[in-house]
Amino acid sequence: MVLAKKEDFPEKDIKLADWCKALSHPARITILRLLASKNECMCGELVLDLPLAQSTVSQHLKALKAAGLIQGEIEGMKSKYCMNKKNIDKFFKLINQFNYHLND
Amino acid sequence: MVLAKKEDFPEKDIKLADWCKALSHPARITILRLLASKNECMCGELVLDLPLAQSTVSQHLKALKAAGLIQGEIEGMKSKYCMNKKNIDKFFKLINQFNYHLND
DNA sequence: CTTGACCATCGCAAAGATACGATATACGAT
DNA sequence: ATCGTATATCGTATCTTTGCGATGGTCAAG
Repeated sequence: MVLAKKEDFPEKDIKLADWCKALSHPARITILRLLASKNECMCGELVLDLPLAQSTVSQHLKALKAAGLIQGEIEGMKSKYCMNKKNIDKFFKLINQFNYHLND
Repeated sequence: MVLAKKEDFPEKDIKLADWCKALSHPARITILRLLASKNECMCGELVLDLPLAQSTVSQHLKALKAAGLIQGEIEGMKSKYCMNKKNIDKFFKLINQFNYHLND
């Protein structure tokens, strides 16, 4: 079976790779920046600040949410998104631990 | 033109996204760990330590090299790979700067 | 109850990533 | 010169990502 190989690696490395993948597109990095600067944000605002169609932005939001880096709640007609600080912290902790490993 | 959209983002975010993409597969994370632990390493050793075919490992090495995270030199019949510490440092500096941004 | 605004999801197309075996290259040893 | 070892690259199959427009659902306002 092709592509089952990722699972043959340590859990921790898979998790780190997953988070890195979530950040592997400039749109998603920009989205995180925007969410940070506005604290929380509706999808429509993000669309205005990105050179992408609404459906595409929605997809990127879904990816970030699946990775656990952001949270979204539907509030009335609008959807509010915000950072998932707990997981973002975990990510940076993990990546700095990785850095430490590389230099030891 | 589909997929020209990445270029519509700030240079710095594109660079960060590229480096994250280089780390978005557990095999490549493992390769960096191995290179760090052995300081420098021939391709064959890496193949022994990874659950992947030789050609696949070679491809992952190529990706890491293209991203500038490792260096490789052909020494006689063998290829020696090592970390590109300068760029790895740049990466961690950039990502921690990003973290700082998110929390400010 | 219709309309408009907002958003997620579907369906599609193009491109990229991942994996492997087979092949080509380069060199040391015989 | 031939052989064996070490690697890179090619060709190919499959899966994933990225992007868009179109569609559908949900609520507020009229």
